[in-house]
Amino acid sequence: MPRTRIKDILASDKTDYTVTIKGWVRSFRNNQFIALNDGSCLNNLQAVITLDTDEALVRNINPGASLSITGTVVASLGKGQKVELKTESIELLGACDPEKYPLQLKNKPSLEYLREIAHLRFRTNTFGAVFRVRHTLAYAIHKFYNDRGFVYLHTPIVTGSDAEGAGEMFRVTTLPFDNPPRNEDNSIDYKEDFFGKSTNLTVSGQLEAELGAMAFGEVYTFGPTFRAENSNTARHLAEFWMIEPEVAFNDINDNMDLAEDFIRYIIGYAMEHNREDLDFLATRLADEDKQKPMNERSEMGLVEKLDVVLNNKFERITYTEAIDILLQSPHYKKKKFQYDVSWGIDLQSEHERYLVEKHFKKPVIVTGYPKDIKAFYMRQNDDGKTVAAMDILAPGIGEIVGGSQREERLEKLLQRMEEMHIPAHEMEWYLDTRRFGTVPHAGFGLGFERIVQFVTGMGNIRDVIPFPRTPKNAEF
RNA sequence: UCCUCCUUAGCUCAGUUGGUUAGAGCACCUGACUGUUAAUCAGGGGGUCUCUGGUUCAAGUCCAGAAGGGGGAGCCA
Repeated sequence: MPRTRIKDILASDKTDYTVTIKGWVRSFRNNQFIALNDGSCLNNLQAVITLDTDEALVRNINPGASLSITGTVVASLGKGQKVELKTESIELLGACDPEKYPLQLKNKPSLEYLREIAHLRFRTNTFGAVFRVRHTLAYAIHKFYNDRGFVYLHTPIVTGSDAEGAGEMFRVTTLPFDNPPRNEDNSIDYKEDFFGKSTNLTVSGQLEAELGAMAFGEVYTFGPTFRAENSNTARHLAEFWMIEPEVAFNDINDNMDLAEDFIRYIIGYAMEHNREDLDFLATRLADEDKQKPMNERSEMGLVEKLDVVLNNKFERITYTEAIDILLQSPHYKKKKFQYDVSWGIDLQSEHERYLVEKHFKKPVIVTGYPKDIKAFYMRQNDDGKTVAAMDILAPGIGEIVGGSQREERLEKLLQRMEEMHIPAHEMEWYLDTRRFGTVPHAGFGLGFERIVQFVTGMGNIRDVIPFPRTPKNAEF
């Protein structure tokens, strides 16, 4: 008999039909009631076993054991669930030693501990919900761009370009590290390496995506990205996933509209398709909040926060306005900022948090940053001081999107590369887009795990990726 | 990488000015229990106090170093 997913059984009021369910035992109460979960949804289906069930089998019905149960779906005799399964036959698929199994329903393992047992943490309510939401967001991303005619472009993971300037890179090589071939000046001879040159893992697909945009009009990338920064924070990973749309003929305002529509769409999609999981995560977060002192508690619940994002335009301000707001703030006047504020500084975390969490209380898009604190490819504004950059700052997360209108004018781009010591001769393939039919264009990068954090309310980015890679940690 | 806090039973934690045999709740084991909902009740077992070195008559407790983790910062998405 084919397997029926528990989600489908629970979603329907239908009764008096026979099904086979397969899953893992969450709890076994009163030698009679099995709570079975198959991962299709948050909730378990209660299977009621009969008195004549084989004793040896009953002894093996422990949390974590896998079972195949065939029976009749009936209206529940007990309270707490609409339907339950009246068991006709049970097959033990895989036993689970209760003495060694770390997940017992009554235990409350910490998120940090669960991270160490990544092979089992999917079986918890919290991580089940997080990773179902993560999947939905990933699907919604593809759907959003597909529906708008974007081409999904696979940019390389191994890259020979080391001028992207987005951070420290992981080296990719097959050379023996203890005795690599050397040039006469003792430098390493990469001509002997696998690719015949020095190669790294990508830190961004943007430059390659720009090439695609110059032919398809609109493209996006969605793939793994690697940064070898020694960052030990709740919002950095060494391996993370990034979405980078790039659109020909778009200016910075089109870019902001796209980013805002995009974020709103995928959040709305998750709200529509994972409401049960999000409600659970909201409750989890509210419970966690109760442990905190009053002044550290969040002002609104998770679902409420997502509703605010869905129903309100993001605040759009220029960098210059942001600096003014900070300078005028009571916070600044009371000298509560650790870092001083003046035009030209890079906004510090505390400044971004103030703008987003205290002043506007919703996502904020900041544009027009000083050119000296931004990347070489960003389009120079007419004032000669700023570039058409945009960062989207989200409450609790910080920077969730970084993007810009790109400098499409070859002369201006070359001049900026020279000022910033970017070797133009290594990037002719990129500069050619500005030589052969250049057009205004714009794009941005959205950190996938950061949006998953925002939607699920998880405080640590390591808890929204199945197998986190961070400095000193590459388990599994 | 910097600042700061932490590491004690399978899990979550307590452990006083250094002092005899290191505790609790849950989990686990044994038994009871056929309408439970984190099931409940009775009984039982379980420890390299993260590691290395030091001070001391005596170290879970004090000192130094290492590893791992939390919170904050920098870098960024």
